[in-house]
Amino acid sequence: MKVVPGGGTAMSGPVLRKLQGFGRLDDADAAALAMLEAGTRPVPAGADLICEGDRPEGMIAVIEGFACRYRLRENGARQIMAYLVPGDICDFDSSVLNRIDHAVGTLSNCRVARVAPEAGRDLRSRPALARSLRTAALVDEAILREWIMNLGRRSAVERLAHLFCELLVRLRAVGLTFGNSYDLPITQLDLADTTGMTSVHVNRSLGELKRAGLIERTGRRLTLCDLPRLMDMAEFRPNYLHRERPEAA
Amino acid sequence: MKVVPGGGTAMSGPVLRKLQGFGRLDDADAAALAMLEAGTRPVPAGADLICEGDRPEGMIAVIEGFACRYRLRENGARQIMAYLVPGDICDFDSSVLNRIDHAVGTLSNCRVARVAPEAGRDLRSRPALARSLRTAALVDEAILREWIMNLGRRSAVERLAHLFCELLVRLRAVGLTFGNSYDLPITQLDLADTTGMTSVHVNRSLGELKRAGLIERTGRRLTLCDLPRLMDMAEFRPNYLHRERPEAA
DNA sequence: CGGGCCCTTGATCCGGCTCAACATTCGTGG
DNA sequence: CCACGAATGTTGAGCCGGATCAAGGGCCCG
Repeated sequence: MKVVPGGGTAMSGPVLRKLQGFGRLDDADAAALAMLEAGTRPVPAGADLICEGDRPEGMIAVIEGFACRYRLRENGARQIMAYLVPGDICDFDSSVLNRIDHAVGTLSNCRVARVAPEAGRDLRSRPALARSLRTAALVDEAILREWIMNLGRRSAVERLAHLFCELLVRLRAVGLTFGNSYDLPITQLDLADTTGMTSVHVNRSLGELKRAGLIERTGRRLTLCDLPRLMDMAEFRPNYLHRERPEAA
Repeated sequence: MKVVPGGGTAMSGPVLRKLQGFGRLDDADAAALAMLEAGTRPVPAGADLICEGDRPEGMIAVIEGFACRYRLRENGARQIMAYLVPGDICDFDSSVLNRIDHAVGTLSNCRVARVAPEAGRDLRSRPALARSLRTAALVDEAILREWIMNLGRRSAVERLAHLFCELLVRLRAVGLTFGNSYDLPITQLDLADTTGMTSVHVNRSLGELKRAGLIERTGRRLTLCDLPRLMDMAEFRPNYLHRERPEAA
């Protein structure tokens, strides 16, 4: 098993790792999750995992790569409403709603695990696990609110800066960061559809952040060179992610 | 007990009424909710029900008036991230998160019911009620996503049109509509902070909608004169609200 | 070695912001 | 019931952030 930078083993399970950040899990909990992550399959970039109007069934866990929730307008405009990074679970709650109201697709090549409804119920029958899953869902909701703040009241550069800070914390939680940098395997068009802008303007705003010495991008690797200033300009307050030590590497 | 237009009685409980829309509730469920709505107190407009950083405890149900979730930037800019209309419950889930990451305040004069954590657990111990509450929470999340769509990919007039359509459906569910009109007891500034715009531009955009014969506003009463065209221009698809008959009066 | 996709850059345009003045309504106390 | 002040709504002029349109360059992959 390959050792990855953040410590822990590569396939030791981003889901387990993430959920442990929300509360102690015992070996049986871990085993239950490992089971989940066993039946994993690769999905190429740009594929849909769920289409709008589908019936919900079970959960989908992202093990590797970036996916997103999104919706399209009739004119083709896309708005991304959430990122799903390794460890994130997208829970189409069983029997409660009977039609999905948004699509879920991959942004990069991914490995995902589909969890059947019964398996999901098994996981939730373990109290500690249920509690961590619930916390994770509440954090996802907090992220939605923060994105609303981002779109409504921040400028282009601030939106990007805020997004990059958020991703640093989220990826750190699953050991996918290298100091203040991480792989961001998405295009500028994806960033545009996330931040409600144009890819042209994303490009210019990224340039601005680079020129200010706040970020660097080489290939798909993003480095936050001056995290304090970046956080400051975006008014990034990691409290909404509800992690103990968001700044710890 | 005063009879209100939508049918049902005025204080028969917007919460009950809303939750019934998500699934059948028996008399005992109704009684449990009635209990909740008994201990109600008035709150003036512009007051905070919850401040950022507070410890969560229990739930708050809005019985009358409009409240909202919001956050402020350091420069004073406000972004409203959700409306709480009569029947809506804002659930600070007990023991899961230990700090609230956003504020909740009233937009108009309100009547609210605070629900102690134990009382909340009592409600959730009733399966049908628990299920409806869970559905309501999922719908709230879907609304957050739709607002992201609104802010990211719709123009000023479209945002307003979409918001007005959404409120029509939500208020209709609790019997607070009169045909295609309803009371919207909030200011243009509030609308601006909701839609990520300026109150000046809200004013002009409202004027545009009026001139196009799509809406009318007299006092706090808003009328959607040409609902089909309004829905069309905003690409409003009520499916995300997960109600059976969103268009029924 | 060719064809997409993605990134980059320039020129121009426009939706929505800013600033400012004024009108109206509302709540309040006299 | 009126008078007042404050909050809200309305309107104009000018500006600016980000969109649009368009062209070219790099790079990956077949």
